Amino acid sequence: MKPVIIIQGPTAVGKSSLALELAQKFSLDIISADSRQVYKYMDLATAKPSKEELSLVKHHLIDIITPDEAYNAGRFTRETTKIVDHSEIKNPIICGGTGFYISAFLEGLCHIPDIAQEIRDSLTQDWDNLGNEMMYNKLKEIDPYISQKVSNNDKQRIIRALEVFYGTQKRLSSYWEEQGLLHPRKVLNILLLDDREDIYHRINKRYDQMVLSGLLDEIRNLLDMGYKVDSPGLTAVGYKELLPYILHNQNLADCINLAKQHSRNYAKRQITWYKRNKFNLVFFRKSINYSTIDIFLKNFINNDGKIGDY
RNA sequence: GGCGGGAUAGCUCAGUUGGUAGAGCAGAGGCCUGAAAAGCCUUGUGUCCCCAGUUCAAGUCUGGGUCUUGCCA
Repeated sequence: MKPVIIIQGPTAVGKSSLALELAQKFSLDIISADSRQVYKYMDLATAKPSKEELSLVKHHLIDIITPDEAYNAGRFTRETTKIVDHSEIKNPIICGGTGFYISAFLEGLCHIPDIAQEIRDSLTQDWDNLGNEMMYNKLKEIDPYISQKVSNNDKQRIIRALEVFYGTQKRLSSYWEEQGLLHPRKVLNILLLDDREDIYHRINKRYDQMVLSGLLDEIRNLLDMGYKVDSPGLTAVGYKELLPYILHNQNLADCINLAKQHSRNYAKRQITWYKRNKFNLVFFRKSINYSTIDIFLKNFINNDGKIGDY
């Protein structure tokens, strides 16, 4: 198990540029842990690194699928494991804001076979027709343990538990029980934070900049290429909010404000998520100590992942 | 100028036949085992525009005023 450097943090905190700098200095690859940067043709509002930046350092898991394709934590885990353990370049930097993906990679997911999309589609239909109570009661019968852990209104998790059962004839909870311990991987897990107001401010400013840089044309282009408004890619924050303007001529300023608001909500959820995780280094953006990071990184790389005394 | 809507939580609005108010969104906090930029949970004391009146009791009725908005001139 190869040691791995990880950089996490809420959106617009400056993860990518830190990763780029370190990757260049120590000649490392970067693996993007971002559920939206995987999509081709979606560059601006996913805050994807620029062409120039991408040419400076080898990036993985960016531009790997089209916007009509779904991506998920299982795929990320498989693909990242493959890259990390087979890459010739040692100790890649995993950098991104999708904390669930990184946790899944580090802690492992239970081994559930892929479930046919039709099962989920039909359960989603049932949900819309029968209502949440009926579906929740179904789950209570099938998998009481999961039903206790899930709100009776949590459409996604109820459907997931049901689709696992209908697709594999086995309860989701029994997959959970089977889940073995993963060999712990050595990590240098870095969290980059900032004051809430500063993050919010940067999100707002950055989105205005994205719009000025041609975000509307990027979205129009996606539609011209035939991607539907409900394509997995287009449900991304920053895209879905502008659709009403492009398609139905709704007020642009309102759409922009909503996009900013949703980005702020997202950042808040990320910050909450990080509270559950353990990190080796936590930095505030404004007081980031590059020499400390350098020392940690150098030691981490030279000692094959052992974080000793400094 | 005439006629008619509005005026209630930061914002958009509900408030049944009068019994001192409640949703969504925002904000805040939290959850998260293959949709995670997703999904979900918790959290609402506010001169109910102002003044006077009717009433045991008015956001709710009456009169006057202020502001706002639509239509007609």
